Amino acid sequence: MIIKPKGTIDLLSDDAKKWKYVNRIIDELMEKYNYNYIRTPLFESTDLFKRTVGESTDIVSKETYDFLDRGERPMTLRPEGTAGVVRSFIENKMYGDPSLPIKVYYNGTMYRYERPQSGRDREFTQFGVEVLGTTDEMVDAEIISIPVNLCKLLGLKGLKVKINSLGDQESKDKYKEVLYNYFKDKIEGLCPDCKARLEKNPLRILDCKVDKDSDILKNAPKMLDYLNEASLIRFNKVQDYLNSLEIDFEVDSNIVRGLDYYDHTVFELEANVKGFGSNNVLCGGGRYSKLIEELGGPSMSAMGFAIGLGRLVMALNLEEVDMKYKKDVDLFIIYNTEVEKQYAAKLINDLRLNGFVVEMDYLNRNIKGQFKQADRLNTKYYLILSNDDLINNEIKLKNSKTKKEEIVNLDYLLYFLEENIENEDLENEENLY
RNA sequence: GCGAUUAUGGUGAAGUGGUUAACACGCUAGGUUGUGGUCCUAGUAUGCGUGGGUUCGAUCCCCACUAAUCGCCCCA
Repeated sequence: MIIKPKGTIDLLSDDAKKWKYVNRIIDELMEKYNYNYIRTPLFESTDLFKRTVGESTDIVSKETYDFLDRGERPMTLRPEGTAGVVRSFIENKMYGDPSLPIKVYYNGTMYRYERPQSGRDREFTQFGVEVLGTTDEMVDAEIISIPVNLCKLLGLKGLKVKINSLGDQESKDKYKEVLYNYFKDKIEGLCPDCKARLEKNPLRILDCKVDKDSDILKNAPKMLDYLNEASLIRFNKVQDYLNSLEIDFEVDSNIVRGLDYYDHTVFELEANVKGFGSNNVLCGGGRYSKLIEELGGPSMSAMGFAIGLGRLVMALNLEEVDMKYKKDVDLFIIYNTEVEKQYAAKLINDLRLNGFVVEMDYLNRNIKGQFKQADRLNTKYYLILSNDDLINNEIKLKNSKTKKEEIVNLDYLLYFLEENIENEDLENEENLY
C-alpha cells in the first residue's frame, strides 16, 4: 500500500466542510477590507527564498523542499507567502500603480521540511495579507485587525494579541549590540540552546521557552528602551490606532520574529485554548522596510501577516465552535423497479436544477437498504416512487422526522418542496454551508 | 538533527509464551415493523505494522526497520 508522505494530510469529509466554511469567511472578510486575491507560484527560484531569509542561512538549506527542474534550475517549494508576493509586486511593477498601496491576500499551501508535530505539518495552508507601498501606521493597525476580526467572526475566543516594535535599522542595530553584551557574560546561566543562539541570533534568546522565567531574561534590556525617537513615536501611533479599532493588545518586548527582514511593528496572535499543543501561535506578522529593495524593487515599506489554517481550525475544534456546514440532504429518491429508476433519474436532475440537494441509491440496494442509506445521509424527505402513483401523476413523500406521509400531485411537487424545505432552511440559516 | 511513547479487524479497542484472538460500533443476510430508524437471529481478523532472532512453540520476549503521535531544535 502506498501511504501519504510524512507531514501531509488528507482533508476529508466533515473536516473538508469546515475548511470550506472558514475559507468562505476569509473571502467575505477580505472583500470588506477590499484586499485583492493574489496567487503566486507554488515553487520559485531557490534564490528568492535564500535572499529573503537573509543571514540566518541554514534555515533555507535545511528546511525547504529544493529540487532541480529538467533544465537544472534550482527551485524551491514556497515555505511562506511573503517572498512570492514581493517578487510579484516587483516583477509586475505594481509599485508604479497610482492606486498605491497594493493590498493583497493569499491563501494556499506552503512547504517546510520539518519534523511534524502537533500544529505543524510539512504541507500546510496559510492565509496571509500584504500591504505594499506605504509606511502609514494605520496599515499596521489594520493588518493586526484582520486576524482579530476573522477570529471574532468565526467565534474563536481566548486570543491574545501581542505586539512589539523592533524600531528602524539604527535602533535595531544598537539594541542587538546592547543585548549581545548583556548576555555575553551571563551566558553560563542559560540553557545550551541559548548559548548557541547568542552568536547566531541573540534576539531569539528573548523568547526561549526554557529560560523564560529566569532573572537573566527578566532583567534583560528591553527593545523599547532603545528605540530612537522617530521609531518610538511611530510605535505609539500604531497603538493609538489599535485602540481606535478597539483591539485588546499587550506590548510584549519579547516578541521577536525569527527573520532579519522585520523592523518596526511585529505581532503575534496566541491561542489560549485548552488542549492545544506547544505550538500555540496562530499567526504572526510585521513590517518590513528593506525587503522590497533587497529583491530589486524600489525602496518601499510593506507589512503583512500570515495565519496557519490548520492551527486555526484546530483551535476552533477545541473550542467546539460550530463551523456551519450543511449536514444533511433535502431529498432521497427511493425506487424499486428499473422503470422507477429511469423516472428517478429524470426527477433528480429536475430537483437539483431547482436548487435542492438530492440523492439516490447507486448500489442496487433493496428498499430497506435505501432507507438506511437515506438515514445515514440525514435526509429531510424521502421521495418514494411507485409505478401506481406515477400513473396517477402523483408521488409519495415522507418526512423523515415527523414520519408523516403525503401524496403530492407531480405538478405541485416543487411548490410543496419549496414550502416545506426552504422555509425550514430559512429558519435556521446556519445550515447554509 | 535529537528524544519519548505507540503499532491488534471497516472503526474504538480488550487480551495471552501454547488447541476456536474478548467486547462494542459498523457492515451483510434473514425475520419483526404497513416502507428504513426499534427489536431478534446468523455472518463478518487462518490474523495481531515489516524483517530477523530467542524458544519445542510468539501477537505477546529481544533486535532492526517502517509508520504514527507528542516534545526539543527551528519557526519564514
